Amino acid sequence: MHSFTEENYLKAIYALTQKSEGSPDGSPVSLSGASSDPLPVNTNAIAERVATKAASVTDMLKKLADKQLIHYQKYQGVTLTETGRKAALNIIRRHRLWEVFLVDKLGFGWHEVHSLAEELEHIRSDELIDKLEAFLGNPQVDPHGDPIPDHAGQVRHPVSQTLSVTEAGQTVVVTGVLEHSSSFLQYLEKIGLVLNAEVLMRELNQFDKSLFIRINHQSDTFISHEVARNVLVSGKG
Amino acid sequence: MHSFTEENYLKAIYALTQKSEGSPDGSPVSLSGASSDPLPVNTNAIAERVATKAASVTDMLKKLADKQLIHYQKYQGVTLTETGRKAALNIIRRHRLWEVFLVDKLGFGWHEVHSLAEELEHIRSDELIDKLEAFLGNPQVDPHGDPIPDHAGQVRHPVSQTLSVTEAGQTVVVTGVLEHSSSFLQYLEKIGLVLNAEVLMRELNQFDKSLFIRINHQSDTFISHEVARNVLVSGKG
DNA sequence: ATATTTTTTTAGACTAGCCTAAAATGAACC
DNA sequence: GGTTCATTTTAGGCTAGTCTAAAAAAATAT
Repeated sequence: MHSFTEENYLKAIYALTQKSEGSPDGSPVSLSGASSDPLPVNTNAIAERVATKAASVTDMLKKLADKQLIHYQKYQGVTLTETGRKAALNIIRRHRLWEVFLVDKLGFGWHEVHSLAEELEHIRSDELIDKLEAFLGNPQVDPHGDPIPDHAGQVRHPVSQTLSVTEAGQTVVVTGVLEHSSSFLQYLEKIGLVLNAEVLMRELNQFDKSLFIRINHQSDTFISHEVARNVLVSGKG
Repeated sequence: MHSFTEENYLKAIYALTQKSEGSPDGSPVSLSGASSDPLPVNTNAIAERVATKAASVTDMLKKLADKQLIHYQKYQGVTLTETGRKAALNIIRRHRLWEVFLVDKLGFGWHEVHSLAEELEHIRSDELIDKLEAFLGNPQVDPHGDPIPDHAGQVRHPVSQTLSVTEAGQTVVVTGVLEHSSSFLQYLEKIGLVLNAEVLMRELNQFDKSLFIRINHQSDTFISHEVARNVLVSGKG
């Protein structure tokens, strides 16, 4: 099959493809994958994501194109073929299931699991992953609220919006985050803005768009617009 | 730290060192690691174990010697340094804990887990392994009865003997196996000669040393000497 | 429309780990 | 002690993936 390194490139290309979609203002979207042909991904963007140089990326792109995993024409960027997309989603499936394992079973914090899952995800055994999935109780999302693709590469993107576009008086539930950095996740945990937390939007400051919210009927908290636009929520119930 | 490949060499050298110890006839031994300087391991033996050529082994031995993981002098074979031995035991610790996970939690058979554990063992995170160990309930042995080294590289080799040297009338408990091939393990499982099974030695055939045993007070079974000398047991209670 | 800047690709070189073929060493036998 | 044989090491070369520097193409600005 594909090497460790090839898998990382596929994952990077997939992630960059996704990034170029979605609504810029945070309003409700169901990224159901039904979106038409994605924009081609740049060599430099891939280089940054896999922490290497553009020249190395070009080499790998040729290799992936030979293997029919990407559509590639010199200087024109790349998109995944259907085979490549399935492969990428399979890696993401493995990654997210391991994250659930690390958090739910081993007791890691949601900010600690990314890099471990990046290693675990490269163990290619469908039997292992299927058994792991069953053992975890067939979870639908990972600890950050990101959906877990199924066998066939189907992803159920839950409909959600960012906390920043919620209106005063509304009550919503945290369903995910857009930013995955460790420091951000640790901050959210500290203020209790974790997955499934209930948020009552009390006040929206017109000037800087900062928010005054009540979390789980208890703690009144100020959060910045920057934070709010990286937290995904959906209507209660 | 050490690469994936280096780890496999260390593991191979450790295993070959162990193999050259132990009693040849199957009588009780507590391989408590207290044995003096082990015999040096040959280049060819390592080559066979890591499925490569002797020339490649020589290359790697130089590298491991540079890193102070082995004692190496040209044409004289190698032994592990204390650092190397600790590293090897740490890999084995990871391997065996993952095996317990695969069997106890995911429901794999004891004959299926070796190769998956060979991949999982290379994820180097003490925190991961310690949490996994706790999650598994601090097991002392893996699904084949092999002891799990602790943090510090201590291995508690349980005192045991092979089933082939048990005397008629004795009742013993299966504590492990010496042969780990998938077909052997599947055979043992089929006849119920699994870990912790209670075995009453009924008759020992003088001619071919085959045995007639009763397993768990139920099934009377014939097994060959070849099988018996690969099953480890200890006195009941 | 041309010049400049940015992006991407090519060219050539490096490392880890592997290989084959040949040379060196050690062991075994007379 | 010398010859033969097996084992081990050296020498030189291969691939995957990386790098730097330079060339080529595309995008941008004038």
